[in-house]
Amino acid sequence: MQRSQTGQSIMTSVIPGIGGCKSMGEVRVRFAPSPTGKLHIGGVRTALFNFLFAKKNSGKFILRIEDTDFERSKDEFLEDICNSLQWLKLNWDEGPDNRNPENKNEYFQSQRMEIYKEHAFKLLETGMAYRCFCSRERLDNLREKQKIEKSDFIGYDGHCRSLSMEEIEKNLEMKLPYTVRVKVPEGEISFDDMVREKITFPALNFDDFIILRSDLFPTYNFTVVVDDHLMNISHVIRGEDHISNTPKQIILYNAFKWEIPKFGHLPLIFGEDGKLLSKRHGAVSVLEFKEQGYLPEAIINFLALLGWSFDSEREVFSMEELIELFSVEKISKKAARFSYEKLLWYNTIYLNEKSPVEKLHLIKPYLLKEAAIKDWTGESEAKLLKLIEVCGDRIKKLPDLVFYAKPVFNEPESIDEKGEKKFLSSEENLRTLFTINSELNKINRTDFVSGRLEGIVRSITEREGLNPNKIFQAIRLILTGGLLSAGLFETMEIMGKETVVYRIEKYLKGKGIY
RNA sequence: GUCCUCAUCGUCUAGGGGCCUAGGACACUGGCCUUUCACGCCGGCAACCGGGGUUCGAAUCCCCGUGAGGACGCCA
Repeated sequence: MQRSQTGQSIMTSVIPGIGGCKSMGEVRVRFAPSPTGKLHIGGVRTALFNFLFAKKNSGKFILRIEDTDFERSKDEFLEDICNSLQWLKLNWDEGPDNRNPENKNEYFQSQRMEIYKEHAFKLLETGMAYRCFCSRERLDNLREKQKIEKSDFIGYDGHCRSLSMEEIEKNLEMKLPYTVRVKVPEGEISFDDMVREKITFPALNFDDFIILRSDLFPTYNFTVVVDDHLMNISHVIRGEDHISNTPKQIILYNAFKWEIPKFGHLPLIFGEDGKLLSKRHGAVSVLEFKEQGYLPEAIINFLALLGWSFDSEREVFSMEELIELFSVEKISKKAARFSYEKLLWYNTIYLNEKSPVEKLHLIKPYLLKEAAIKDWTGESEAKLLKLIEVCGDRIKKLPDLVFYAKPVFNEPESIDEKGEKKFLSSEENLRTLFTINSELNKINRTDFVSGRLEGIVRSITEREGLNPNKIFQAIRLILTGGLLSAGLFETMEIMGKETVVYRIEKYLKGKGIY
């Protein structure tokens, strides 16, 4: 059987729908995470750029799960990855069916082991690869020796490359374990990177690396090449950390005489301290950001502009606009630092685009969780909608409303000490509050609106010759316990007459007034 | 150690020989507005890693340093 026929038959039998013909010019890209951890923000950026590139070029975005590390791969991580991508609306055209995660399909590498083995043996047949019977001890010693000698070359010395047929037969008969290594040809290897320029590696850099381990499971660089070819991947867009894997993969493409896809290597994302982004930088997994109250639109926009730019002016883009305007040429070469502040800024922008009803819907889980509201009724919902409007830009993240909602629905547990000292310590102020509260009490509860309230409070304080600002703060303290709130009179209106009058009265009574 | 990549305000970036006394955004900051906070408006601070070339002219091109990151596994 000839190589091309083999490829063909595997392709059609294993990936129905893709077919054998590599339609010229069709863009097919893939995102290939391994489910050994939650999807983190760096991965999302890679996925996003692949997605944008695919959509921009009317191509396909493929999700492939690299779950060959059986020890560390977990279904919960698979689920996390799928959920994260879907939450961000980075939907894949081909890939796992996550409504049915039990039923793993051909987009899982774990389901493709036979294919890899078959292809490795194909290379064995064509003489592009060979069996290596070297023991681990020998390899360890070799590497050790090379290090001590400060050799420029560290790697396999090709010991088994020229084993005779007889020796191989003999070893096989003795059931000696073996690995399969590619024969790496002489000569430097270079490729044109879509993001960078031409990248060239000197020949010295490569040893005959292993493609099949002694347990006959394939290695990473091998599976990637086989899959990318079989899945007709046209452009490989991935992190910069894969640059040095690329020549190895090119060696394999050449060994198979396969067409080499285009490669593009994205700069990495660092934490705010300039170190590679990791758990200790706070939130890194997508769903953590979701929990903290960030919007998917904000994350997408922020990530898109981290390492890519349109021009020097615009930096707010919807997904549709990103797809339309995306271009590989404008991808930066430089690793960028993640900025929670900038993300927050984007979040504010996208949050403000939402209607109060939409916001309330998104914020509801936080309100319930934080126990800010005991009974969720139509009345409380109406209050919350008003509060959302009144709070405006103060809500930068979803849970921020909790802070403003709490005092509306709950009596403050304590009062800010400094504030109390400053605004509520004088007898004069307390007496004025008493007068104000009596007036407030005379208002019909249906007339308890902010304009009316402000008029009353202002006229009384002015009549008493007091600074209205101080009285405003005093009222704010009694009602909310702190010095931060949305507009005072709007807040009072939302609280309603009973609550306001009751809290002021209670406070004054505590101070011996009434 | 070898190889690869990268290098403009604190951060994200614009810039591809003269338009640059380097532009925008976030952050910070002064002022205005204002019942607090936030928003908004006006203003400010702040950068071409160093050294050599090439050129009439360099942030932009070349070389050498330096720094940062990555890769060198029977991990992915």
